[in-house]
Amino acid sequence: MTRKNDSRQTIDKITEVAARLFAEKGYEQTTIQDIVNDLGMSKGAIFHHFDSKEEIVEAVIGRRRDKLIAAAEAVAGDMSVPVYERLVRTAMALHVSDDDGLQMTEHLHKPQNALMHMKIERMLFDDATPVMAKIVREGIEQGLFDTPCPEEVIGMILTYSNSAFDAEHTAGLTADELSRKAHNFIWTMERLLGAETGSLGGMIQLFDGLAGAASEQGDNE
Amino acid sequence: MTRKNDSRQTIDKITEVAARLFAEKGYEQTTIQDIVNDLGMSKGAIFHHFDSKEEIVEAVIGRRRDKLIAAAEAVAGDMSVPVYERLVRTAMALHVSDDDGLQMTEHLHKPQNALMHMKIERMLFDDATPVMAKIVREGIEQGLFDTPCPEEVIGMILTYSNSAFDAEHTAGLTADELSRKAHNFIWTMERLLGAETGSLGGMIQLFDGLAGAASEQGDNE
DNA sequence: AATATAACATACCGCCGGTCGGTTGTCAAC
DNA sequence: GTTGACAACCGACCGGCGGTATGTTATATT
Repeated sequence: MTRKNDSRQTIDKITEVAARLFAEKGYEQTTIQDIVNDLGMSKGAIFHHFDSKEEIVEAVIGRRRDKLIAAAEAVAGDMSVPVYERLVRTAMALHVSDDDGLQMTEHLHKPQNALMHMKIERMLFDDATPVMAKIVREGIEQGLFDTPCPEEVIGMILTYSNSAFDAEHTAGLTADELSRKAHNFIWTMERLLGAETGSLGGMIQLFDGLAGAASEQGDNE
Repeated sequence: MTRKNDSRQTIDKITEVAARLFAEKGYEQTTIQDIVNDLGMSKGAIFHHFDSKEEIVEAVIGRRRDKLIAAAEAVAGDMSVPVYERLVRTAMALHVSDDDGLQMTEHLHKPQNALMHMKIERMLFDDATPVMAKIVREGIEQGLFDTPCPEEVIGMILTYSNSAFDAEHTAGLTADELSRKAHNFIWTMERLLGAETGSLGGMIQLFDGLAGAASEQGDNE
């Protein structure tokens, strides 16, 4: 194989541009031609490296998964941080890791991005659950948590937070309602984990960030 | 306006055919031409009654929502049935109500149907939560349940069961693993609701049906 | 220097969602 | 009962999409 490095770099470049455009306009709304224009390359070049448009989005999501999981594992593995805080920080690392990841998260729940949303949700569910379940097991050993099924508990927490706190569901809520919902969610988490009431209070900061991002998004449009 | 009844009937007919085809092949894979062929009508006729393909899927899902919610409300409102069993039956009514609804549910989690999946999930979350939360409130009054936030609890249960027990996640599991997962889920539900351990044991039949449907689906392909 | 082949370019294809002008059938007015 | 208006319906057509076929160019191998 000749010029293997060129191939790698090109694939990376295509993936980067596609990731940005998908994040900006959504998957369906982004055409191959859009990528071509932005890339300064030909359509043939793209389809030389990828067999289909869906394969491109697969690469984009795979790359995002790797980043998110790596960030989450880094946080989750830092044993110097207490379990409570570590769980919160790991969850935060999963939801917003980098700059353009944030933008993608903003647009993710729009109906146009259903496919990306589904793929990322599944990826989070499958890959992030073990990372967080491990922390829960630690918590159980330390007597902080008590549950016979950490995976299911974490799965519930991840899927619910992903559905209930997306842009469309939080849009119509007042700050008070959102805050109440967040507190209820945390209370529910504590019961799920078998933790003491109030022990996960630090998690509220997760939703402060969310509310801030939501209002900023509103300002832009 | 002339022939208003004709319009209604035609719209119904288009919606029915579209629902069947979407269920069989998925939304993206079904072309307007497919609907035309199956319908024995012209493309122009369809776009006379609907402005876009997405408006058709909206009608299909709206109709499905009405059926599901009506069925769920009928079950939920039958006060002669004890709360435990009523909760279980209502949940069942939401997941498989009618014949072609079952087929739709089977294909719903395939990547091609992301949009329909997302719309139905949101519809379930928004419209079914109040129906089930009402039963939970009854249970609280009767001293069977104990939670300060029935909506959040039900929301968690609905979203998790929708994600965790879909075709793709249950496909790779053995019957034992699936059973273990189902029992863990029920245990988790009991804790969420503040119910006694074992009180929701009847819910296990929900997953028997699911496992049966999954294996039947496997036989067909 | 010749060859093979990866990397890229360009013209093109089939098909899709959606449009447009026209025809038909029905109801209301007179 | 003729006429006008308008909803219902038809089917040829369109722009643009994802994807392909057929190159051309550049580089590593021999």
